[in-house]
Amino acid sequence: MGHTPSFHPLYRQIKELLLTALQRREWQPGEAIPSEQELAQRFGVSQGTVRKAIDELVAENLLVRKQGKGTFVVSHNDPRQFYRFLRLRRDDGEWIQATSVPIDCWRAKAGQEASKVLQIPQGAPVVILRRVLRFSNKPLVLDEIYLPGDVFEDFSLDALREWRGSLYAFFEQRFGVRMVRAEERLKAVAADRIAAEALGVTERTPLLLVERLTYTYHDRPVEWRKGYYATLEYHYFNELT
Amino acid sequence: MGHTPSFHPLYRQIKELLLTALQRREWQPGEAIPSEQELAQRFGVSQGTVRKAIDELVAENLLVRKQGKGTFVVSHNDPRQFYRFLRLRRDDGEWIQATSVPIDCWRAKAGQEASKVLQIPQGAPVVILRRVLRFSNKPLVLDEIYLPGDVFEDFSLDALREWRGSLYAFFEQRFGVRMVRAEERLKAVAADRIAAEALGVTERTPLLLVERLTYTYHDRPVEWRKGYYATLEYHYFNELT
DNA sequence: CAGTGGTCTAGACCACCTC
DNA sequence: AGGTGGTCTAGACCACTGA
Repeated sequence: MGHTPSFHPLYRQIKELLLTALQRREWQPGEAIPSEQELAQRFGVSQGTVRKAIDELVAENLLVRKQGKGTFVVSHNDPRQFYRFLRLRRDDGEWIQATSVPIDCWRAKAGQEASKVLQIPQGAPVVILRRVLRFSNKPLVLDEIYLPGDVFEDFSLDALREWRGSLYAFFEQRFGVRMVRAEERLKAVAADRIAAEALGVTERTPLLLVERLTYTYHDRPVEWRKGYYATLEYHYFNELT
Repeated sequence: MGHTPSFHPLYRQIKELLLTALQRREWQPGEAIPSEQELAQRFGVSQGTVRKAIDELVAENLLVRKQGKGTFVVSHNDPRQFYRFLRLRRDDGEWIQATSVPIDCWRAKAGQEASKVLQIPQGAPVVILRRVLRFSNKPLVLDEIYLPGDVFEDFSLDALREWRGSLYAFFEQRFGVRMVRAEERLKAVAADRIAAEALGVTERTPLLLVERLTYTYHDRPVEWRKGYYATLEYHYFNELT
């Protein structure tokens, strides 16, 4: 009868152990985790099995291997990871450093849509943050960001203004929340007055609307944002496999 | 001294052998390749080494494993692969089958841009194809597709009109060209008269412009297309990892 | 049942980094 | 020199498929 075989290979159980250890921050972002040999001993399995578990975590961008040095917890504070999820590129392919400029921030209660996507009760506290991303000093992205209030308690615009680096690096450092993966939904829309002003374009200019839902460990959604991208000399880059 | 160590592990050499075998169509799309044991014997390596080579080809979507049955060459003619590279989804998440409707097709000489992206000489023959994608009978995507003329010789609109299935399935079946990966560049633009008419929207409606460069084996570009997507009730879906 | 991919082990050795 | 990840092997056994 249609029962689920529920066969769980050993390396997946090891992976789950590593995942929960990461989740409770047994090793800090940027730090090395124990060596494969050491983990194999700790869990009572062979090194090859630990290796296969780590393989999957590396494929999911939670860990990075460095030959001869060790395996490290990925951190958004690593300069190479600063804008890891930002797919905006110049049309000529040149790389431009982005700068985040906070605009305003307030607290509110979750409406129907926010409560649904963030999987929190309606009326639960949310933090709403608006900011602009500048590329070579041109404002190109206007973001409106919704955060669950209980995870981001006493979020302060002042602390953010002093921050050098990406927003996710800030979240990781200050709130211990590591963004692990995200889903984006893109549409073309006409700029309203607010977006037009923030981005220095005329009203009704076509903008790329990028709706992003970001997850931390174990598929828990912890950020929802709407981004309005001005794509005159820039584009959103994507690879399909 | 900055010399390249150029250490090539055995399994990568095996992978390369498999790749060239795939490229010269030693095994047809949809067919099984020899078993891991058999390949190990043929190449004189252990099964684990063959396995690791296949692992990478599976990760690149060139092969699929089916436990107990074998390892198969991925085919765009597999119904589950029909619109593998199409990221358009309904806003409510429901799955809608797309239908391709060819409009017109003509031959031309490669201009500066086409020659650059397709890596062919300027003036080399290209086939230009325009078609519309319909979702539940609504035209939602207008595609203008550039193909290198030497690869797609005697491309005929008549044969395409009779075809049931995706364009890439057609290319694979008729021309032996398998699309392996693609890069997309997205912008928001205003609909011109032609796009507006084809998609049944008013002129200057914001559209998603999706420029796609598609590659076959060994990173050889074989298709360039510009797609205009009407994203009123639909969106382009993307996962970031 | 035989044949396939999938897992797990133990051990040897290689490439790379740091001291 | 010693530690780390990376490769390769050989063999045993498990899970799944289809005749």
